[in-house]
Amino acid sequence: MREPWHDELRARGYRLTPQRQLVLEAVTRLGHATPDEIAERVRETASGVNISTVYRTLELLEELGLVTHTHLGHGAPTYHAADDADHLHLVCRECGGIEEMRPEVLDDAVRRIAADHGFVVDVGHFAIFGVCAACARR
Amino acid sequence: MREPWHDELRARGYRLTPQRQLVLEAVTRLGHATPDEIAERVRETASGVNISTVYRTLELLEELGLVTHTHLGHGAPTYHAADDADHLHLVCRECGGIEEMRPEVLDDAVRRIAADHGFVVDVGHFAIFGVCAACARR
DNA sequence: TTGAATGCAAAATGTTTGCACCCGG
DNA sequence: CCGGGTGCAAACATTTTGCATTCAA
Repeated sequence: MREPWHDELRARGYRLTPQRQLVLEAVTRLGHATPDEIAERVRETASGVNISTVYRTLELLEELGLVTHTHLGHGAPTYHAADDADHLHLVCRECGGIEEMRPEVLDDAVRRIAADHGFVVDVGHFAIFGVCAACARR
Repeated sequence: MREPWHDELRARGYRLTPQRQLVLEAVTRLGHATPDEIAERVRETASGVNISTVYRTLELLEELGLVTHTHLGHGAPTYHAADDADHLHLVCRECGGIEEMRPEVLDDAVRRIAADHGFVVDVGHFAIFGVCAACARR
């Protein structure tokens, strides 16, 4: 079970704990998961893990670049493994559903925003709101 | 002070109250305002107005199409007058600053998303995360 | 007059923090 | 052993809800 991020952790003076391994595993397996959902999943294996530990761990994993989060509308943010993050989210305002999409559609817009405003867009942190095909039909 | 939305309100069986007028005025004047900021502004004129009334009123005004809201990152959502909504938000993750931008840059992407996914993008509800020019220089 | 709207307080939700104890290195 | 990490409880922030009272029509 020796993985590269274990060394990265220690190199920064952090410790490797079961909680941290479980949270990362949960984020990876679940995709689009809220802190609460992640906690629930972790507790299937280790029932005592506290929600505040999940929050603290997610913050740490994000600092290490292992996970990212996105605000997909109203409620809690959702977390991804970083290597799964390269996609856009289409959030339907009618049904709340989420579709994923390849980010290339925005390449041109991103380039122009950089040129016009000097603003460097982070496509991974992206939520696009609107109405999905199914709801639009109604 | 007879405005078109007054009749629209009554036509739907709602009532015109000072609170509703004040909240709409506050949203229009402030732009990018959270419910809390809107409440504070309203209270400059009418000190007794409760925060829950502000929430309920914002929901109503949104239903009427008079205001829209956007999630600009972590905290509370921000509200706009609908006729002021046609712009994008560039949200800097470093300094938290918000720039506005004309939405045409995305026209092409919006067209392609509709074509490929049948998803109708609502450009007004848009927040683009990244790093602003000033922070990128550091 | 009458029911929609408000104010208030309490609950629900999501997140953060202080602190004593625990355990990875 | 030592200091970082965890669990727990309490504080916070934001939003929603139940209910008695008020007021627009």
